[in-house]
Amino acid sequence: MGKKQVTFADIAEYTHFSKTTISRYFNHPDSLTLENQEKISQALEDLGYKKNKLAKVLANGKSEFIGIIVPNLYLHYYSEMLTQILSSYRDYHYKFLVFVSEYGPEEEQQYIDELMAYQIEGLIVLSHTLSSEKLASYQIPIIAIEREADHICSVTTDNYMGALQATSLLIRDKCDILIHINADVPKEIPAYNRICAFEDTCKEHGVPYELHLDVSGDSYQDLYAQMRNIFTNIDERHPNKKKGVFLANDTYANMFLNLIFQKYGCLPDTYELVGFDNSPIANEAILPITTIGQQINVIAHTTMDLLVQQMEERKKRKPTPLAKPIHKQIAPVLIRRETTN
Amino acid sequence: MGKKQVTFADIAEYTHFSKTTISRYFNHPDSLTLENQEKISQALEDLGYKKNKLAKVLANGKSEFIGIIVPNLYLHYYSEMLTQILSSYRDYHYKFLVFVSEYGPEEEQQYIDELMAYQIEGLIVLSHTLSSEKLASYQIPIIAIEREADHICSVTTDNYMGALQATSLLIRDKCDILIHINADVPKEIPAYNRICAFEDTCKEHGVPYELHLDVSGDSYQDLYAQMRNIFTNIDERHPNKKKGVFLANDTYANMFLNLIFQKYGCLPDTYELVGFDNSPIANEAILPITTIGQQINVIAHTTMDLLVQQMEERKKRKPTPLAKPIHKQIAPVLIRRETTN
DNA sequence: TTGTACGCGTTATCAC
DNA sequence: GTGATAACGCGTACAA
Repeated sequence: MGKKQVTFADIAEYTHFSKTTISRYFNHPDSLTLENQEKISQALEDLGYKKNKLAKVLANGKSEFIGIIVPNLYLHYYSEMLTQILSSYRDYHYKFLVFVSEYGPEEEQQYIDELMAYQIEGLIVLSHTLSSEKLASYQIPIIAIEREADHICSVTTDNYMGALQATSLLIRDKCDILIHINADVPKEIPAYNRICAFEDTCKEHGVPYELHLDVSGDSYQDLYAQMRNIFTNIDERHPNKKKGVFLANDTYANMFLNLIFQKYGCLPDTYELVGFDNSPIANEAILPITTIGQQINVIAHTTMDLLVQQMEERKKRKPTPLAKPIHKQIAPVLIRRETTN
Repeated sequence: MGKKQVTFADIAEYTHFSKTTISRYFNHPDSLTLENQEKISQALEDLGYKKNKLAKVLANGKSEFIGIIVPNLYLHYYSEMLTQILSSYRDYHYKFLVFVSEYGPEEEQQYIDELMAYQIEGLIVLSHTLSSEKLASYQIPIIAIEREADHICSVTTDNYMGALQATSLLIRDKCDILIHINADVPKEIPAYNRICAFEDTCKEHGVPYELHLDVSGDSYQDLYAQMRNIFTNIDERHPNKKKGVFLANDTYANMFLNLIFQKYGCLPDTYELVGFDNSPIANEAILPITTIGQQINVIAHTTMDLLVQQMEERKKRKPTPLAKPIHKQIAPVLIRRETTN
């Protein structure tokens, strides 16, 4: 490996101080005279010293590593969340070891074990193949984002509130019938609340509504084909009614909008559309789509806040572990664009 | 920090072997009898041993860390590239420390210094604020992706070939006039070749062409407003000609297509459009857009190949450093969809 | 096949 | 203010 690294020992020899003093230069510089600080600083220059943080970690046990496991980066939601989390380096100086997990629980476990071997101080989980019970057993601070989290801390969009806003808007706009299009979301997933809120709100206002919870498929083409069926069905069955359609995400909403445009060449006033996520496609669609915007930056920030707090607590002499997992909900915001009103 | 970790020393005591033997159990298991392997394996279970890779790194100097610096993850190109690179963990078992650099050279330098302090064995750079000369000075294997790379290795899409394919297609389809829409790309950026190839090919075939290289702006709205001007201009000046439009990326192409649809309610046969990137928007547009697909997986794979090779070389007793940086070009593929033919 | 002794680069403890 | 010394957990000659 060429020549060895320059170490504290070299600096010590060069300056006629001890290794301890060199260490103190970095960690408690005030305990040295200015003159000696200057000498050491000079020596570092002269010898071309480079820090070795791994040695530091081994000695003091603080890796400053945080692990992240994300299911993919294909969805804008995940890539943006990752960006925001990584950006927190500027505030907290934790480093991130990132894994993309797409092949199920075994793979994910292997990743976590690897992360543990690198002495991560905390873990952020966006994937959902491992149960929160299993995750909790690792005994380090963990924050789950937008997933089942009975036994660990979590940060989640307030899905109920978001769907309520969307539904209320469609009702205010005097739609004759409300329609919600979604996948068959399992009840334990936070996003299930979008369905609940839609139904609750419709019932509460006595507005007729329909649920289409059969969207599924592995490719865009699959999804699009199904969406076409749903659209045709709706369009035929309610020809003259004003239809308020709340879609589970902006990708769905964009598909639906495209189908409308291809049939009518415009968005007729018998349709109102609301998506969810505020992903780029909502803006780039043929008409900018009204949507419920997840506050990804707030979620990321809250996550880091929670995590850092627990990691710091853990470094104290007498740590007080959390009695119960903390769960935070972040309110989304309605973004009105051109598919409503 | 609760109770200490279980170490080789503990296992050694428990099994009445020496630490060395425990170490060998992991690194050269064949040198132990099966019986003793079993004993140690049992002891690891009993005591709940967890690896500490940081200690291993300190001892043998191989961190198995690779640093990545990416400008953002907003663009699908970057997030997909990151995904592909991270996925290579399955093949090579290198771990990735990821930084997003958006605030210029000082920030980026700080990140690299931090990465060096964690003893990364290699670096992948997708950002372009630091010169390749500066990067080369760090004396570790570095691969640049799609950026200036005079003094370091690089992997790049064959932009010339891609633009040539796009242009040729439009010529084959008998467009009367060819139009290229792009930002004012600096010559040193690889993507500049797209402009060259477009011009060369048009000239070669004696086809009339126009260049619109004035797209710029900080927001989608800005860009869209400019694209509207360009569209109006083109649409008015060449009313009856068949216009073959090659756009610098799929986002531009989608904007242009939306503008056409909003005016005509369809894509008239006086227009053909080709984008670049094969990003999701090309598929999700009102009409699926013909585009030049960057082979992101191939680029990522080539990058890791190159990097791993150099990192391995560096671990040998007598490393032979590269005489000159290696530059690889990956051919893109034409993806024919519904905006041509 | 197994063990001894030391090194990796830094921090922590205690003494001066 | 400064220094010796012992950790931190693992790898590796070299010896046996």
